[in-house]
Amino acid sequence: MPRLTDARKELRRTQIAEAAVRCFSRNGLKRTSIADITAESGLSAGSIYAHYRNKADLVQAAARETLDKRDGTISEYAAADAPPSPDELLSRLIAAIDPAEARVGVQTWGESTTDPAIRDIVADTTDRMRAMVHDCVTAWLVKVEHHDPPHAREFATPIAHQVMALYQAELLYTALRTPAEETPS
Amino acid sequence: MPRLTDARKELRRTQIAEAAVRCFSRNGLKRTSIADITAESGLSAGSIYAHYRNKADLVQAAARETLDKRDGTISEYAAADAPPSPDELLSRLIAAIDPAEARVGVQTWGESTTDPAIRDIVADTTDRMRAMVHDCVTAWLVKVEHHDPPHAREFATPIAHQVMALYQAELLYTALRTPAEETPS
DNA sequence: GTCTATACGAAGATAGAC
DNA sequence: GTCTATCTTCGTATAGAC
Repeated sequence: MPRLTDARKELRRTQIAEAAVRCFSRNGLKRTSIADITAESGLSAGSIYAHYRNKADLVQAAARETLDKRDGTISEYAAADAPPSPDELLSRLIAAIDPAEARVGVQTWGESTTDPAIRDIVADTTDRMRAMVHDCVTAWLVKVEHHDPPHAREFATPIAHQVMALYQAELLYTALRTPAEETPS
Repeated sequence: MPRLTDARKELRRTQIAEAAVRCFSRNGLKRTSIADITAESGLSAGSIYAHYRNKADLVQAAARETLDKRDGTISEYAAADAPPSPDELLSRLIAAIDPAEARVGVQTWGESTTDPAIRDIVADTTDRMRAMVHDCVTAWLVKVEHHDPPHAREFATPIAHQVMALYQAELLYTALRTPAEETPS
């Protein structure tokens, strides 16, 4: 197993994907051409197609990267001795929003309405994040509010739903509020 | 003033826009070609360009049509003797969601991140709808809960914000839940 | 105003050298 | 693996007849 080689390959892939995310953030999923990504990444078209089958494949990678980025922190909150309240959790989630990622995230929502592969990615990442929020709210109910665990899990469900909705709305408003930079055409 | 002629012109415009919305709902904003819209509308490319300057113009018309459709009913609620509670209002808004329009709406959000004209349309329609929700919640506070009007308007603001967020989240979930029909390619 | 036919440009993807 | 150069397809928009 050439593990080191695989690692280098993966590094290039993320390098390309990150350049793509920057382009998408400025110009959108469809208006971004391969030429834009070559300019942003410093690589060539041939090189990009050596790492991604086609543009759709690259868009999927960018979507995963953008949508997954939020996941790390929430699980830490749930494990804390004094988990944050739902209001506090929401505040922290909103504070962590990056405008560029918000734009790509909302673009991804739009794409998910017609592209099944993107749809699955959005559904998966949304479900995973909701589960984490649910865990965090449950932990707060148990550890701070002293509910008993079985009741807490049930009680947490509509609260997690609300937190997610308010977070996603804020994502949309951030994307609307902070326009992309002018295209340097 | 050829008022009748103008009315016919406007009729054709909406005929074209409605065909466009159906195409967008299936295939998305960018993957829909003018040829698709000619097929759906029964008109020709030349005819379409006689009514819309270009595709972007047509997309804007479709966005307005889709996003405005929700507006009519809410103002009636606010004027009622017993305005609906926020929960009831939200239920009615959600019940009125049409999956096809939800998809185009979410696509419009995505487009708004990079297209200033679409951004303005989304921002305007969102603000208008939020204002109507705010009026409705205020009316409920005054007429049903017997708050005094000045206090009610202020108290209604965060509630309206929540109703909007939950509604928009439901719009997104509807778009995710109901995939577009297969493209009959 | 509506049609058919087409010009023009753009972008995805590949070939082949290094 | 990476590059340059190019092929090919597709879609917007227009021209010109009716």
